[in-house]
Amino acid sequence: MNLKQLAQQLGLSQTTVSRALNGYPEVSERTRRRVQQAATEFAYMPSRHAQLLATGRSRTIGHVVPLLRHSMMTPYFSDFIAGAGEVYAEYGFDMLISVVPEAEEETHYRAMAASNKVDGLIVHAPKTDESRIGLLQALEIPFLVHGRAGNPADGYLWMDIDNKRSFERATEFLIDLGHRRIALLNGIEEMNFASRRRIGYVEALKNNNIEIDPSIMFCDDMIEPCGYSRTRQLLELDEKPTAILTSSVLLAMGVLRALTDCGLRAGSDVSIVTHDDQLSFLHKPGEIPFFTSTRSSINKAGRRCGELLISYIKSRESRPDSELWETELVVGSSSGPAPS
Amino acid sequence: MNLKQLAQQLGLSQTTVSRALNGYPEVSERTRRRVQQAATEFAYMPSRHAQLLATGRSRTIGHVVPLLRHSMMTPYFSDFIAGAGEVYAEYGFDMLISVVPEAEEETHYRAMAASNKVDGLIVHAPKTDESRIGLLQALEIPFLVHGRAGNPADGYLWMDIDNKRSFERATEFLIDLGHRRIALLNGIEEMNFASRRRIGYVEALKNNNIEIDPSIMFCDDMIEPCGYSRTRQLLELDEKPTAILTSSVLLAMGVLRALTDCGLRAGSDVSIVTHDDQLSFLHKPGEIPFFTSTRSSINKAGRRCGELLISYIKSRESRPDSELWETELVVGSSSGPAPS
DNA sequence: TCAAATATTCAAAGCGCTTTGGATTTTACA
DNA sequence: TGTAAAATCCAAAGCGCTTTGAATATTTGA
Repeated sequence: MNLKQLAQQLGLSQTTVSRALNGYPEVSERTRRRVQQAATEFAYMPSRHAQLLATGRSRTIGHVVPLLRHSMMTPYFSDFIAGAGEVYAEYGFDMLISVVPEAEEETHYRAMAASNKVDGLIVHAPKTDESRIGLLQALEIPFLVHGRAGNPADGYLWMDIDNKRSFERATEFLIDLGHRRIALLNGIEEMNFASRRRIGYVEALKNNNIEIDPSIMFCDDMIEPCGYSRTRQLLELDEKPTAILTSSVLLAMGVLRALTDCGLRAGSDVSIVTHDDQLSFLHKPGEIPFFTSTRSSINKAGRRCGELLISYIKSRESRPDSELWETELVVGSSSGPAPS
Repeated sequence: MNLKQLAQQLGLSQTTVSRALNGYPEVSERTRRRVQQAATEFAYMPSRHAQLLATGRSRTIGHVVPLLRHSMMTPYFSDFIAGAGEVYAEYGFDMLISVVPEAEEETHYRAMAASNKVDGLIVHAPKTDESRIGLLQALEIPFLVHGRAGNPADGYLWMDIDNKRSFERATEFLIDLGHRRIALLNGIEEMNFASRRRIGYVEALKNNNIEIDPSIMFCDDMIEPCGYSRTRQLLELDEKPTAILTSSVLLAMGVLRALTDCGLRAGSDVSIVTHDDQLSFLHKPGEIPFFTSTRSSINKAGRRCGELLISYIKSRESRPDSELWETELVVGSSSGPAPS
């Protein structure tokens, strides 16, 4: 059933039916009700494409996932998407995801803009030197960056957590517990969040006159096996770390496994502090967390990003303010005083 | 730049330009080249929506993610999506994801069909008694089920792994190692894959005259904390299991953590065998797996589902054959002979 | 050389919706 | 009661593409 048929059924014009359905004021309440009733009765659904052709807006938000990097972002991605998707559903937006080989990314963004498929885009996993931002600005398509590129991060909309402050605090927390040799298992340095975290970590060490030792600072994919192998490597050093700070619970789990393998206990022999995105599959609501962490829900971030972008799209002129979220320091049992 | 403008530029009709671009034979090679050149020069991109309105096909595949269940599927989802998305990109399809509260699922599927937004759908996480299948059949929209509903699974297209056989083998493997008391940490029984796995497990025990003990069989969300708490629970029993079979590496990680906490070693004190979806964030390519597992890549499953559904869509008449994949039994170091 | 066959191109209709500008009906007020 | 204002409703154009049916140009073969 299409508009024309529905209008015929009702003995009204398409105009009136369309207006009734879309809440325009130029239609009497009585007719509106009659139309709405008929619409549900005949299960009328406007063709999305016709609607979009006519209005020029697609009520769709795009997410471009670079293929090469996806293994890095995949576990975070799903929780983020779940959050954003919920918001989209509430506002009647659709979510378009494209998995694109990194080499074709630019072409793809251009095509996205030209083909009119989306009203806005969310940019994932920004690098410090991020070419996508300039491109999207040039294409004049509304977008939001989850994270930020290098400073200054203005001229575009973003939502980020305060990675630097967060890791500074985590490091200070360990220092306060008496740790002096703290290893850092970070994500790929190219990623903006990773470099910000490193800066926070380094700063805390500096402020406490602790030597910065690059041989206990690593950048890897944030997956369990990397946490494991780096920890094994760290435990072979002459000067073993007494604490390990990681950028992801997945890494932390690898660390834990390695410690266990070597007969060490987390929290007493070696402390672990991690950043925790509160991935849904690692948490049970209400459960007391094992890992001491700086935490911030990536699902909530997804929700907020969705909200911000939609509000931006709706009032093209006024871009909402970007947001910087603080993380929460949660003390679990994976950390403790430095062994003497 | 739209078709009309491009045609004007070239001094040709829209018809000819459209045909040249879409590879129709009624256009001379010389013109085609000229058109293509101009198209790239002016970065012409057909409006997707206009195209779809005109053709009635959307070159888009939908994934409906039920909100309540998403926490269950989220980690698997992202790897699946990544695989499917790659295939879609290769074939020029788009991927539409909707996160929908479970209560609105049916409405949403109907809307999907009526609004013409997608050419086909992928159904995730089928239950044993799955109402969505009948609904989609009635709506006459091509779809593919990742997994299966209850027997007989015909009349629709699906792709599944042989869950029953897989868990039968895993159980037999443990029995061959001398284990007699084998716990099962399974997913929610409602999910079809979980009940099939249970059946396989039970059958293997029966065939070896081992008592089935419901008090060591659990159905939970397949997340780390559940693996942990169930294992703690199991270790309090008088008759502790010597082996634990789990439906997910995430559960297995929880098991491992619990064993460690209790000073037990996996592989010697208690054996762990798990099903392994080869989630990208738990594996490093080339690495020797720690967990003994029945494994099958969910990313590859995503790829294959994408391929099957697209080929189905392209030739509406002939539905491709459904596929049942065997899993691979990979022996790691988390399993060993039963302690005597 | 000319008609028939073939190769190329085009004008126009249509996909299903929104929206403009105008027509018609109802209401309000003198 | 009559008229201006407000409330309803409608016909038709247009969004950018594909595709039908027809027109024109080029080849072919006798």
